[in-house]
Amino acid sequence: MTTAPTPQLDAIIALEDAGLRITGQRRQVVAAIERRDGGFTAEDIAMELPGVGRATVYRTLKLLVTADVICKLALPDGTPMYSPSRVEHHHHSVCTTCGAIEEFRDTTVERVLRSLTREIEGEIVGHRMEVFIRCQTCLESPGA
Amino acid sequence: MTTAPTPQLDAIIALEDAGLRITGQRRQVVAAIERRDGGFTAEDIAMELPGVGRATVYRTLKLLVTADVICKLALPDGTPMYSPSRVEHHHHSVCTTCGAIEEFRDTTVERVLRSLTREIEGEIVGHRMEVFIRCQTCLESPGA
DNA sequence: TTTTAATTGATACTTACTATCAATACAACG
DNA sequence: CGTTGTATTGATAGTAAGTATCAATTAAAA
Repeated sequence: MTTAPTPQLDAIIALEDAGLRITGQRRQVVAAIERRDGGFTAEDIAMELPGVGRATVYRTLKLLVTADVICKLALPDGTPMYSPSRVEHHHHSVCTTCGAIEEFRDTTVERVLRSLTREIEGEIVGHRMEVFIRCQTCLESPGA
Repeated sequence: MTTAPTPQLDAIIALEDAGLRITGQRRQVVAAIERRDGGFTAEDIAMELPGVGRATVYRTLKLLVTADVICKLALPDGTPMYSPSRVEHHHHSVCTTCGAIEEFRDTTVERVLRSLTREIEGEIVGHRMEVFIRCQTCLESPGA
């Protein structure tokens, strides 16, 4: 038995905490996200939920990013992807072959940030780090 | 006298080395990039060069990214920006207030990558790191 | 100079959103 | 529980950042 998926309540509670209404559409988007594991695009969700308007899907995803329920990141070519947030403060590895997204936590990254405090003029207010990989599965598979 | 800008020849030579033709339009795009210092958008260049087709501007920028003459990066909201590459292997700090982009080199970043080799399954093929800051000038300015 | 493949630009299309705004529905109140 | 007010929704149109197409042009090798 691997780690159980975050129950839907967590995301819903995060929305409630932000003073937002819990609508049927928002429940559907959250449920659709939980049915997947790994990265997904906004269109993936929109196509999976024809009953929910595209605008609503995009709006809900944005809310969930703000609430730290999901992360928005980008493939090397800039294509935006979303990925559920499980680990508190983390970064992403993205397989450039199959698109699989994994979270990782590495304290050395935080150390880099501290080291940059000395090197960079100004106040650090955020950062983004993505590591592009060829995952084990893709390395082992025949093609490519 | 601060560091002189990279002479146009460097970018042109990079294109030649890639077996590409040196056209008037490509010269114009390279010259426009060199006239700026800091980040710029593709539209900035396109509007500055009404004599060069939009498609050509985008095509040329893509070539220059591939040739490592410029970098493509993104603001926190995803807006794509370009920035000239001066330092061999570097990352970017982006001021979230004024948009100023600076390059920095930090060996700890490379150390993180090595540390990740142990933590991540698969082969690391690339990475991206952006640090978002409020630059000295913006911190000192009155508004915000 | 000739030739030929690379390049260009006008246009239309695509992707990933965002704005608008009337209609709807959550949820707080009584 | 019914009323009510505001948040939310969805259809549609618009925007930003490109990419595809393809006939016309041009760099540069011969």
